[in-house]
Amino acid sequence: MTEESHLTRKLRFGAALGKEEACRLDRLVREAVPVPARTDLVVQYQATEHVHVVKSGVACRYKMMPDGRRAILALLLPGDFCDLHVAILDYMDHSIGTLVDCEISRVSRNEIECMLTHYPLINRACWWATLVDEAVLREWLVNIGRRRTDQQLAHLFCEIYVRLKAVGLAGDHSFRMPFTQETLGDLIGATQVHVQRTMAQLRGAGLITLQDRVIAFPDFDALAGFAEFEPGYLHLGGMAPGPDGSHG
Amino acid sequence: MTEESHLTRKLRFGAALGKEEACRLDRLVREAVPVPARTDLVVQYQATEHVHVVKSGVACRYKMMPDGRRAILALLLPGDFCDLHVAILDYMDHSIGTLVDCEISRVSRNEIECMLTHYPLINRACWWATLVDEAVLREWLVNIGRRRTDQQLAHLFCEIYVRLKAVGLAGDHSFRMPFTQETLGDLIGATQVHVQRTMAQLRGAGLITLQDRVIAFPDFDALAGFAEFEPGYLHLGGMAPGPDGSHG
DNA sequence: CGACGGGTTGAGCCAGCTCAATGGGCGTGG
DNA sequence: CCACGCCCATTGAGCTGGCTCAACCCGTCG
Repeated sequence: MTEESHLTRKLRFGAALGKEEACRLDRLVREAVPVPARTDLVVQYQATEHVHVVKSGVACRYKMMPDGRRAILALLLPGDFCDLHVAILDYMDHSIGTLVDCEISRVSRNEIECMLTHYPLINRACWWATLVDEAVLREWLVNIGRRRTDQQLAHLFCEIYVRLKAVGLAGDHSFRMPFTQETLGDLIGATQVHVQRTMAQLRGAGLITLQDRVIAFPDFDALAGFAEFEPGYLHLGGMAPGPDGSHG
Repeated sequence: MTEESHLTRKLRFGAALGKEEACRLDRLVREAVPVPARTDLVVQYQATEHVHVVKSGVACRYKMMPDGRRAILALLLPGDFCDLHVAILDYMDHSIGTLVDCEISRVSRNEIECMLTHYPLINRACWWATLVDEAVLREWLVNIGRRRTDQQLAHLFCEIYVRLKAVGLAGDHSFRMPFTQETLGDLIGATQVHVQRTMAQLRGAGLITLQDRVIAFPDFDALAGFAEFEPGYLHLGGMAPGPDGSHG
């Protein structure tokens, strides 16, 4: 028997899945088609027949600005649903595309519906995943809107690391980060030139190193502290500090 | 019989509610307690006993930054749930507070659970509402991260107008906007001083007028065009243009 | 070996910030 | 009725993070 799918590993954080549920989920992503980098899976305003799951690689939600800039609104890592619940909204309000070469599982909406009604725990886990997506969006809104570029990048790296770690795809203090500087810019809303300078600064400060597309950090806590990264919003278990904050 | 609640009016966009469902929802918000401005309803990382619904006034989701700045992550207008599905996430990853004097309905989690299991249409409508919240978050991410301050403010006003209109609380080309410039700053991530200058500029350009806390605009389309506002993301019906956008 | 897709570096500019002071409406107390 | 204080809006002056434009470099691949 092969190892558990990234999808199942992720959804385990959202509900106490049994052997049967895990099997059902693993089966969902057994088959996957290769999709080259920079390919759209779903185009804004189009209704979709299928539900997509990332099996390997990285995809993203994005919107194009009138002036041609691309705003990346979410990263879709292995084990992430791309468009699970759009049926409720009638149409997508954004597009989804691959950032690097991917393997994508396409599942018919029927099969999903069937699974969600027959397995309440899977249903719950899927809604959990949707709510976590929303929580991530809130933290991105903070990140993009309130932090300096160097912090934004550091925060992004912390998040990717923790998320990859949760599905077993990160190294000890490192992970593969196959994005171009331009993509990083689209992620945080900065220009490629400024990303370059800021990355150089982070490297100079000893917070990260970069070699062969692998990003590593000697001291995760230092990086997290610098980025004001608090993983509670990822809801991956055991990460919530005590109550805090208020109007003041 | 009194008029339909804002809650019901909003959720009608998410599912074809019948008379029975509407009654059930209206009953949910029959009772409400007054809550003064700048009061926390829910504090980050705390588990909550009750579900909150805004009956009148305006509340917000927010997070405090380490340096004391407040990042407002969502506006909660009359008819909006504040914390409907947190039970699935165990704890809140942000706080919720009133921006102005409000009336808030507090409903026990039990009653909500009961309603959601007995009325599938209400259940669907509630999930529709959370998915719309997520869509709004994505658009805010674009707004905060990619647009100039003048566009950000204009976009915010367009959104508030359309959302208030949907629940019957906006005027013809105007709505009550009881926020201070500092609150506007916390909404878009700008300083109060810069909000002031930008508002003056919008007024100077004839895009908006402001009198007695009422914001008005002679030409909504002009304002929307200036802000690049496209209401499709609000999923309030009949607002989606044809398919568009792709990787270049 | 030339083209191309990235990364690196330099120079000048501007939107939005900080600091700071002023003004006006309004409630409260004398 | 006035004086005071408070909250909020307004205005000015200088600073800077991040942008634009423009080279140049380097590894890879046909």
